[in-house]
Amino acid sequence: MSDEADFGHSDVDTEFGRDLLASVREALAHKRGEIELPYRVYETMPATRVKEIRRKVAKSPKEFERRFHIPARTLEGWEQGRRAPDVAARVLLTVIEKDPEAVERALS
Amino acid sequence: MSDEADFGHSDVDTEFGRDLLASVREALAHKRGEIELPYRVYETMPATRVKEIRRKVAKSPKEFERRFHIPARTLEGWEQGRRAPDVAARVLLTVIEKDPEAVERALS
DNA sequence: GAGGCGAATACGTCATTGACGCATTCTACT
DNA sequence: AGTAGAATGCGTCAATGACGTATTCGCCTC
Repeated sequence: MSDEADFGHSDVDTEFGRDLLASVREALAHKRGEIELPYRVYETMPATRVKEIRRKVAKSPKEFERRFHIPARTLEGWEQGRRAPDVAARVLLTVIEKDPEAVERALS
Repeated sequence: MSDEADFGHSDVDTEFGRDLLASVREALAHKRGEIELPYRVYETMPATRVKEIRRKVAKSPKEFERRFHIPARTLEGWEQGRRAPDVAARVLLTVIEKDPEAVERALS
């Protein structure tokens, strides 16, 4: 493999880098039999994905906060790639995307 | 009020202490008009509540992990009061309690 | 009853995140 | 143009997420 991607120097500390590392860890864990993966939300979620989901259900972070109780500032951190949502947040975002009404109903 | 509870010394750093502080902060914020609370999940969630919810939908933390993708170790931290679930986690737990199937559906 | 096995509980640890303050920019709307 | 509300960006720090490891707790089977 001589035509592999050029990773530059400290690219591990980038979104792509984290995704890559996460994938490797996951693959190794799986190989070790530590994980019985049926399907999981353990991958990291890119900032673009977060914004995509938010836009799907709310015009602005503020509106999103009103509907789903997630602080707008926190959401913004995710959307801007400053922070990466943790597992619980990723699961919640997934649920919100696929069935926003169910979430609102639970919070009403 | 001479018969108030005996708080001991550093009780602020206890579950009760945190609940209390959270309530006070919330009350002040509300008074200041910073919050338009329709209903929120901003309160902290007691360990007992987490365990209650988990039991409602899963026999064990492990099973809960399989169904909802929340690491059993993390859940245990919440159930044992070592850690307090953050807002996103609290919202998710709330949704799981009221409509576990919707969550599973979204994760399938 | 002894031994074994998966799960639960408990404790220590550390990189990361959650959430805030503050400053700046970008929208509408009047 | 001027103002108000929202979004973006950046720095900060207490607190969490998640793991390793050790101990205890059923539950089953020999």
